[in-house]
Amino acid sequence: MSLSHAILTALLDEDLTGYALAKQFDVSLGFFWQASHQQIYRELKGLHFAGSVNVLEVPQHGKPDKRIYSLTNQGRQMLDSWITQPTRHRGAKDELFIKLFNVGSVPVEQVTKAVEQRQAEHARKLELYRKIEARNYASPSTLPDRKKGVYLSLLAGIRQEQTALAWCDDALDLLGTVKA
Amino acid sequence: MSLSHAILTALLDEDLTGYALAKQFDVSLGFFWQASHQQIYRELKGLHFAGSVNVLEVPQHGKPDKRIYSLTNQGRQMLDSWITQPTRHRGAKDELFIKLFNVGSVPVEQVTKAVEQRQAEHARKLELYRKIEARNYASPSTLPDRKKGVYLSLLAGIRQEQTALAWCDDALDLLGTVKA
DNA sequence: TAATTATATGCAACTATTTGCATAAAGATT
DNA sequence: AATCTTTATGCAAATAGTTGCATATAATTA
Repeated sequence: MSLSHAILTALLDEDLTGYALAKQFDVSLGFFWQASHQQIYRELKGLHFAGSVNVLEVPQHGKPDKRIYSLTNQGRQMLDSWITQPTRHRGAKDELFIKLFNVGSVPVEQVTKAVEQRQAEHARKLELYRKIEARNYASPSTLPDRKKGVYLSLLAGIRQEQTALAWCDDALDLLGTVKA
Repeated sequence: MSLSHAILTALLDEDLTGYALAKQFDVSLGFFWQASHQQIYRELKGLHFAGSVNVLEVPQHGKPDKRIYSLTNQGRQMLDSWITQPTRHRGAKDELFIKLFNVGSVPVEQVTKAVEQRQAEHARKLELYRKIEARNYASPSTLPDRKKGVYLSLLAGIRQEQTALAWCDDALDLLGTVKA
């Protein structure tokens, strides 16, 4: 049920359409909880039905009417009580490690290639996070309270990518010692 | 479709029952891909139907008959070709960060508590990984090829937990500066 | 001796997520 | 002038994952 909470959270600061929410989920919040536009539209319908969000319909010509969603008091309360619930931690699911478990049984070059691809991904992400950091969080000591959590999330992202990158180096070294 | 590959991977070294597989998924492989016994039984049925595994039925009295699964050549080939496919990376989904995005809008103590709980989880996991490391991977330089991938996975786990623990410390510091 | 844990399998229902399709026009690029 | 991207919504089907239940015995712990 967490997608709904992620959506409500995104609506804390501004009213948004499903489309705009989907874009938010491609950055920022989406670094930690990604969702497709289909999921979001469906969930918004449910949240509206449950009274957690309001809709403002804005007629447009040509395009479908815009539906701008905003938090209701009930929606805020939902967030409040969700925060107190135990945070459940879905065990990580990462195919790369399953592939690593195959080393010694399948051609090692393929696994090496997979690690290299992952390395490139981590590098790309780290660069992106760094840019966001430089642009919005240059002086973390003077952040308003409302931004501190977002900053901490970004910080977690940065460190995770750094750790992962360093691991990739070591992994490639060790994989280099495996006989083909 | 990755659960099937994870199961095939677990069957590389030894033939296992669904029950034993489920236990494997609670440790080792399960650190990177967890699955419930219901999922595993369902998937094994499918893999058998597809000819990727063989079954040896061992009658028992009292308990249901044991069904010991083993890899077929076809199953091995499935792994081989899966390894060459691009590794898809499900974006991480972690509620904790959604909660962090709420800082400044909900009582901060609740978020702090969530971080503390996560910290304890990371500490517990790190300790467990360390134990496994000490027991099985004391001298990584002399590992046989077949163990190198598993070791690298463990290493990734250890570093991830370390990074996460250090982040928890910093997060708790910064959350301490947020007005209730 | 009673209760719990471990062994061993599985169905059914529900929830969540992904993938493919569909529509429709404005604006940007080639 | 034709193509591509962005805006904006959504359905339907398939796949994946969770939760609750059900059975039945042996071994261990309190």
